[in-house]
Amino acid sequence: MDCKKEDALRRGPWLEEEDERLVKFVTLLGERRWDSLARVSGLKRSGKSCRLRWMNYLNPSLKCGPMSQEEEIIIFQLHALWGNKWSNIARRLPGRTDNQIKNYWRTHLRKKMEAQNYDKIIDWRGNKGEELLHKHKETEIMWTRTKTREHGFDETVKEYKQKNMESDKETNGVICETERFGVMNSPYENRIIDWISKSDANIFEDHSSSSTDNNININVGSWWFQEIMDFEEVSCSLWS
DNA sequence: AATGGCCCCAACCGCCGTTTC
DNA sequence: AGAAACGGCGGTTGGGGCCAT
Repeated sequence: MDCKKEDALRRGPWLEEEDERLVKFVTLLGERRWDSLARVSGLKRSGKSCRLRWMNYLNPSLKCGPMSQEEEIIIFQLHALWGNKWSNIARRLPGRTDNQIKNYWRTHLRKKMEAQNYDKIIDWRGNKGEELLHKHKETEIMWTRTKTREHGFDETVKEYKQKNMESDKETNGVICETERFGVMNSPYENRIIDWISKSDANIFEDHSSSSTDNNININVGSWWFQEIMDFEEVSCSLWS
């Protein structure tokens, strides 16, 4: 009698040797085609299960240890804006997974939120909010610096534009809702939204016409950035 | 020491959008 | 163009560990 393939698949907690094998094959084949990877590796696991194990546990870029107070506040703030968009929130917390954040919210923050005065925690007029804004700014600068070095200016601009417009336009829509409940909008979001509305579809376009290697003109809607040596300065201009 | 209740989190499930053939 | 495969996401579950009694 033929058995269904699924019957042969293992479920439940992963063994150490399974982890080792998975790490080996992900290193070899990359983080994609999980079904093929599962087959080729000989692991009696579904591709989905392999992906999940890697993404949520084995990936070396994951951050271990408890959530910091700063991370906690970011989760509070972003959850207020986006709701249960765990993957979106996770993107703003390097090294943390959507699953981690989801679990953390359910076990820690939800109770806290119910117990405490929520508005006080996410009020960006407080010092903590300003501190976090600076942290976020630093993260953005590091990102643009690395990307520019690795992929060049054009690719970085394209990616930056997409990255921020997608998540923050979405944020823009939710803010109207949250404001009704007295939730403060962060200076960061205000600035991004303002920036997007001014720039619309023209962000970073037209820089080639009169640019040189070290001197490029960048059109952001009605604004022009001149003599910009490094892309990070464009990013900086958002915050200053 | 035994046990029951609670908490935490890894893993699973089902759905849906995207990509590939 | 359409079907199948794949990947991502949010919700849920179950088992292990901790703690109070």
